[in-house]
Amino acid sequence: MTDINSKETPTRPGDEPIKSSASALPDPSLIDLIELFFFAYRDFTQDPDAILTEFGFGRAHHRVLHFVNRYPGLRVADLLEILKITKQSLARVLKQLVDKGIIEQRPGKSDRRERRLFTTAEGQKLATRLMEPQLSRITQALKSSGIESDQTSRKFLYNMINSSDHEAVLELFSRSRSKQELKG
Amino acid sequence: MTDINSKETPTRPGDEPIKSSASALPDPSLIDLIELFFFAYRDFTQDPDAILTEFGFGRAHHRVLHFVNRYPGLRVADLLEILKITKQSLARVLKQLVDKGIIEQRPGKSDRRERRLFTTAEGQKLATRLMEPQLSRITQALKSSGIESDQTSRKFLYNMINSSDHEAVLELFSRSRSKQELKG
DNA sequence: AAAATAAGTCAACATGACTGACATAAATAG
DNA sequence: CTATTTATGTCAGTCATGTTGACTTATTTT
Repeated sequence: MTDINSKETPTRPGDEPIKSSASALPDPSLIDLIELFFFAYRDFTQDPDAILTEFGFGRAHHRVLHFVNRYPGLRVADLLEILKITKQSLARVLKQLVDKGIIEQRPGKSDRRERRLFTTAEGQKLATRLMEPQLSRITQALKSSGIESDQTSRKFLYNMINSSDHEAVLELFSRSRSKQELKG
Repeated sequence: MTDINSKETPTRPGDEPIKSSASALPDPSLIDLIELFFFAYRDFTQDPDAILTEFGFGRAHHRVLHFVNRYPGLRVADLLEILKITKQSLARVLKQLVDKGIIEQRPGKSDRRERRLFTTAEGQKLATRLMEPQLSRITQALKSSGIESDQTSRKFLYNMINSSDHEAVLELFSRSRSKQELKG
């Protein structure tokens, strides 16, 4: 790959980087990271967006579908926490997904107020199809970025998340591994 | 930090990971990365969003302001390429930024059709303020993610970008280093 | 002089957020 | 067992930000 890491301003060994004394001027290479993050996310969403258009869905539908497919039995309240949007905002896209037979709702077994969410067979198919280009992109990016990239980039992204949400993220991930699918 | 990299399914040395034969089932830890990327971006944008509200601006204004501030003398066409939005969409937010004295336009010196974009003093102040929380977040994330994180995460993000845009990104970054500010 | 380019503008529309208020059913607490 | 809380749904209105399509103006290039 092309080397974008041209921080090779030659330094004598043991030297601290010379800060322009009065500075507080941000490191340009850190600002690059802001922009890289923007560009990466911009392109990351673009392949699924194209597919969604075929189905008359948008990015909001994708997010709901993805999380419901990955974490079957999710409650509406869980989804609101994950997506950090309002109930009214979620309601619209969720209704459309249910109406088109992508997602189905079942009352909670122990608490019948809850609506546990599940993907239908069709929903699983679509979710998988939407995941494909994103997984390819990630796989390719990890391959091109060196062997340590997986662990390191994973940690980096994790640490970019509000630490107040770290616990919730870990809990969520652990849920994807447990095969008890919290059914009904 | 909490270890989210629990890929320690013990393997005998030299072993390939055992794929469930018929599979093509995606690696769960790769799917985690999809979600980490979503969560990270969700939180990454949240601090500036709060500040922008004070000014009656939105995320779209932020993007324009950021790039104009970082790359003074940018043309409208450049901005359209960077943001990948339509001219009409840009026009609205750009007009508001100009009206509020955040950005100013000067006709190009050699081509007077062009409108070169620059931040005003006030614009620079706001751009800096919006950058601050994002830089803190990135700095903290890099620190928490190990010494190799900077180079590696930078490469990872770069490789998440469409390769067709790699050249443009590199060119852009080189522009931020050249002190000839392409004035008017 | 004609064509291409950079930018701006008008109009209509879609998506996905938001706030605020209120409704229903079911679970839990006093 | 009644009262309250909780989980969810819904109506109504608004805003921000994106889209398409058509057209104008100024300027440069051919």
